[in-house]
Amino acid sequence: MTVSNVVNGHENVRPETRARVLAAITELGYRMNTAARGLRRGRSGIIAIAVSTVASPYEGMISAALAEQVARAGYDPVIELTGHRRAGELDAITHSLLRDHDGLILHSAHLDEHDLPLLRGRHPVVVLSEREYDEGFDQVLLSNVDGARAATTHLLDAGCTRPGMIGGRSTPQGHEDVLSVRAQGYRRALEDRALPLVPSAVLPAPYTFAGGAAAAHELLEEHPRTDGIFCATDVLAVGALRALHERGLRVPEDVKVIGFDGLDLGRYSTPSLSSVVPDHAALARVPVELLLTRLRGERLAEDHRREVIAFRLEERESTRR
Amino acid sequence: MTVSNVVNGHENVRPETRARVLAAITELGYRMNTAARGLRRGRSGIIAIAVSTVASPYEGMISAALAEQVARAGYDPVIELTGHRRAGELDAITHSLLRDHDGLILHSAHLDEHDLPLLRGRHPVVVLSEREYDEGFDQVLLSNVDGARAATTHLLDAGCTRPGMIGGRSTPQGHEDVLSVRAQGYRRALEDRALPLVPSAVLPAPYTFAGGAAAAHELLEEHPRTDGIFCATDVLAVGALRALHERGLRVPEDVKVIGFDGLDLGRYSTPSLSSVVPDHAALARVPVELLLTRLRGERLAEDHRREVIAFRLEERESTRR
DNA sequence: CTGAAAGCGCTAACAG
DNA sequence: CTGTTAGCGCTTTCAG
Repeated sequence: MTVSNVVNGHENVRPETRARVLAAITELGYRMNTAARGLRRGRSGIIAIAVSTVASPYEGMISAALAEQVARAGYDPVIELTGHRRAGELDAITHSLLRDHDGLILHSAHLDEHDLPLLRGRHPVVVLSEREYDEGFDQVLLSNVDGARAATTHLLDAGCTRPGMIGGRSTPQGHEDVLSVRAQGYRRALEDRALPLVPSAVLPAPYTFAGGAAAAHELLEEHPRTDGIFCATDVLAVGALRALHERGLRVPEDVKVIGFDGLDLGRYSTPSLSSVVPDHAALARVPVELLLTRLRGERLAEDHRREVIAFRLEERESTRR
Repeated sequence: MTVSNVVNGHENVRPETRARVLAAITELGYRMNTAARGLRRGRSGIIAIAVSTVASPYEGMISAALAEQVARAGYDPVIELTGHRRAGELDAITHSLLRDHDGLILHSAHLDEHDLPLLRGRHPVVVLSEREYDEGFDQVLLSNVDGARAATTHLLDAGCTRPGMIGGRSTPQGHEDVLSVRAQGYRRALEDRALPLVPSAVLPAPYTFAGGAAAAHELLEEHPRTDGIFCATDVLAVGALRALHERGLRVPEDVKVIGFDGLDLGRYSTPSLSSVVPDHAALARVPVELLLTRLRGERLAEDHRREVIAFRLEERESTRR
């Protein structure tokens, strides 16, 4: 018991006793068993951050920023990857994300609606999502439609008359994901100006440099007179820049390009990349705050919040007139 | 007990009983308490991957690749960030990385020698490091010196006569880190050709795009006749490409640039980036294999392995003659 | 200020 | 095939 008091820095331990305990700890190589502590206390002090992968620049950046905020709040962050998770019913109960964290921040770029209930454990969950879910979760949303619309409008304002889109997709109502939500914004911008939507100028693409390059080649092949490209992510946009360079097209003179995410990378590409930049600081701070108010029991179980993160459009070389 | 048998998929449960248990689990919303299981079993099934950050492309890629290998081996991977960790003695014992994982893979780019013993818990540790440590750990090493030497030699072979280096540093013997180890390879390459080493042409830099750009500007300011740059990482190199572009210098005609890490990004920059590419697959596979043989008790406690990962030099546009 | 008792939820071993 | 017993290492409570 006294050892416990020492290790946890409690009062009421005579300095001499404390010293003796610490000496023994060092000598014996004692290490706290956190499973036992967690079992007894009923909480682990861990907040999990679940994200599809950390190999993509955007996901990596967000994960790191969230982890920093979690640490700042006095919790231990761990990152779990949802990428290649099998989704058996029982598996979701026994394994999966439901370990003993005190809370979970789930970045669910591609998660299906009916998977979400499986993620409810005993602990609070905040979903960082691309679209609105009906389920009872605290939610932090990006202004995807507005951001994509602003990006496309920016292309039109810069003089583009036939902008295409890379990384878009049309999906049935109720199944929106990043791709389709951003494509929606692209469509709205065209509607605003009463421009015709050319479905074949909206290309889906895997979210990689290679995917962006391939889609840009395809777009220019199909629509040689394309003079602007809205890319659903900055990674896609960098791939597109490369493809345009390979085709001997100049950016921004021949084709203007704009991305989404505000990656640092876009500031250092050649040409530098215009982008819709979400408020990264808020994106890390807000989910953690929502979780904390819940962990502190400051909100009723049924009081679910929905916060929207602001963005700004940063114009760089790739869309200069 | 029967519930336990069902949840763990053990034999010897009548199908009907199993069904009843599963129904109850669903109805009651039962979730396994993994802390209790871990306490009882003495193992958690978790392997931790500790890395400085996941916001950098290289670290993010490696973490994701390691996590995939861990999952493939039947363990649950979690990623912990060592970035801004305070290093109090007791803190390292009670908090820190010493939670209840069954094993730890530590990517220690910048870790100090005498910190390592603190990381020893009850579980095996594999250190993925930039230099050799004396301590008794299994170790996976990159061929940093050889790789940097090959990169610099490649610049010389391409016709450079005054190559500088970005992201290098000289440090006292016994305190080598990535920066100094790669700088060592750069020096060796110059020695091989009996070229003079110009200390002021080796610039340290924070490992960011901005750091690479700033260092490149500084290098060209100090040494305007620089005709080649070896960058300690691809991220630095991309920053340098940007700086050279801003200065109106052409790559590779005026200045040739080569990086290190083999990031996907380097294939899509303009110009594409030559790089020393470590065998990424091996880099993810070997540490997990080392950990597994230990977890399976196939090696004696004192039998520490040291594996070296191969690299190859990929020539792309940034160093074409 | 220090320590004894009890129990967190689970499963290995064993009994029925 | 199902259920009972005991104990993993810790901390909350309460006595000394």
